[in-house]
Amino acid sequence: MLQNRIAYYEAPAYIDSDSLSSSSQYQEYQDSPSPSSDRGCRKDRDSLPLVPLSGKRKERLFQFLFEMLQTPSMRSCIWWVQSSSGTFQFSSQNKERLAQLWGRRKGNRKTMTYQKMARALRNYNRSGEIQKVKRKLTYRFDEKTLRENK
DNA sequence: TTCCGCGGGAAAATAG
DNA sequence: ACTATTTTCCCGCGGA
Repeated sequence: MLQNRIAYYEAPAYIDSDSLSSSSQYQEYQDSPSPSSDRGCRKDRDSLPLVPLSGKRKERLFQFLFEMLQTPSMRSCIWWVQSSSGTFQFSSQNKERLAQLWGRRKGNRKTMTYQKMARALRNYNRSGEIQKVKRKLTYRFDEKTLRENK
């Protein structure tokens, strides 16, 4: 069994849209944009009660990542490799910045690091929201998760 | 050999 | 009190 283990990053990149993050001036992120009302983007997902969830939970990691992927100023940290398939990648250089942002959003006691965030990402292997793909720092949203959030 | 990204067990922390 | 979801810590593996 387990023969279809993910082959490690070796295959050539097939960067779909962006990957050309030349030395563009990258903003340092400006705290929470708009608390209420608008989120900056109008990609609000319709809340469908697919699961018996009473009330609203706190934002989940995969949702935060999805949001960051829609944020232009975050392009130096995370970007779509192939948005149509939900494949995205973290910047080796700025992944810690993104992680710290996540940590602050959650209000964690300690600083979030990529290593810890990646551990949480690995937990998604079990629940299925996000899967790891063979490429370095690259993951992919489950199609279901992708549809429900875009 | 070191560095980096990765996998996952285990237990603590939190929100609801 | 209980569950879901991380968060934190730690150790090992393997490729460049």
